[in-house]
Amino acid sequence: MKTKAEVPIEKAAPILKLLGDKTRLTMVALLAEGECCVCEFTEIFNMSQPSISQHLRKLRDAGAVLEERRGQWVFYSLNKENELYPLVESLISQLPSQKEKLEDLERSGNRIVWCGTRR
Amino acid sequence: MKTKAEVPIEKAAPILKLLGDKTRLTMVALLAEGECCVCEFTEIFNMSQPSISQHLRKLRDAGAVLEERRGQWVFYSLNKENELYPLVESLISQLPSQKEKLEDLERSGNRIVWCGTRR
DNA sequence: TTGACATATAACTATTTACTTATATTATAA
DNA sequence: TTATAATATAAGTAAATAGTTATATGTCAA
Repeated sequence: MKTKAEVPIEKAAPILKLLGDKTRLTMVALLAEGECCVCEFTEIFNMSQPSISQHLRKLRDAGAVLEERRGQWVFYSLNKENELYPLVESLISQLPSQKEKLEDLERSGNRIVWCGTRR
Repeated sequence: MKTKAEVPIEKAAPILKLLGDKTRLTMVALLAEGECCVCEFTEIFNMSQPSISQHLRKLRDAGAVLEERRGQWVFYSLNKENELYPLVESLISQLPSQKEKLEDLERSGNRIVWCGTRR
């Protein structure tokens, strides 16, 4: 088993604070299932699109997620290269899977897959 | 190896928020080494005594720590019975040991041990 | 019972936070 | 081109946060 890396408290506290928000914590748990684009989050959370974008920006500024534009969509994914990823991953592993929320999206025809149309 | 318990996001987010503060995160890391009383925290953190008490109250209200009065002192300890303890413990395990801070206290004669005098 | 120490609470304040609405930007499609 | 869809940014606001100082409470010892 891989030994857990030590994270200085000065770095751990800000990422915990960031994930100490229900919306952002759910976001990273969703991203653990695979990449998502903004409109999917907007569909999942009962919240305005700017609010979603602002949460994602915070996650990106902290290095927790990566963004990649593809056509009109911007896809977000967990940044596994980030030095804090092991900490984030260990947290996610203790949360319930959010797969269901994505399956609901699929059923309602609002899941974006990169081919790149709604399906 | 014990399987990690799943923690609903509604419960995980608030405790992460609580620990997303450098002072409180350091407090729980210190408590992982053993119980501490308020005056020890006051000595360790460059911060007023009311501020320390307020942080400890938040940790207590969340069920993360226990308090026990012994004479004029109030000792705090990690609440290992709390349902969120496994999550807290897994976080602490990724932080550097805070033993040194306690050893500094001992050297400066400000460590309280329950016998109950300063040593 | 009085003084000193340890801790908690109250009241206040500056800062941060998480939303909102309005608007700008960017890409695609008609 | 122009309209539309997806996303980002700006500006404003109410609520939460973390600190402060002042004061109250509780314990012990002289």
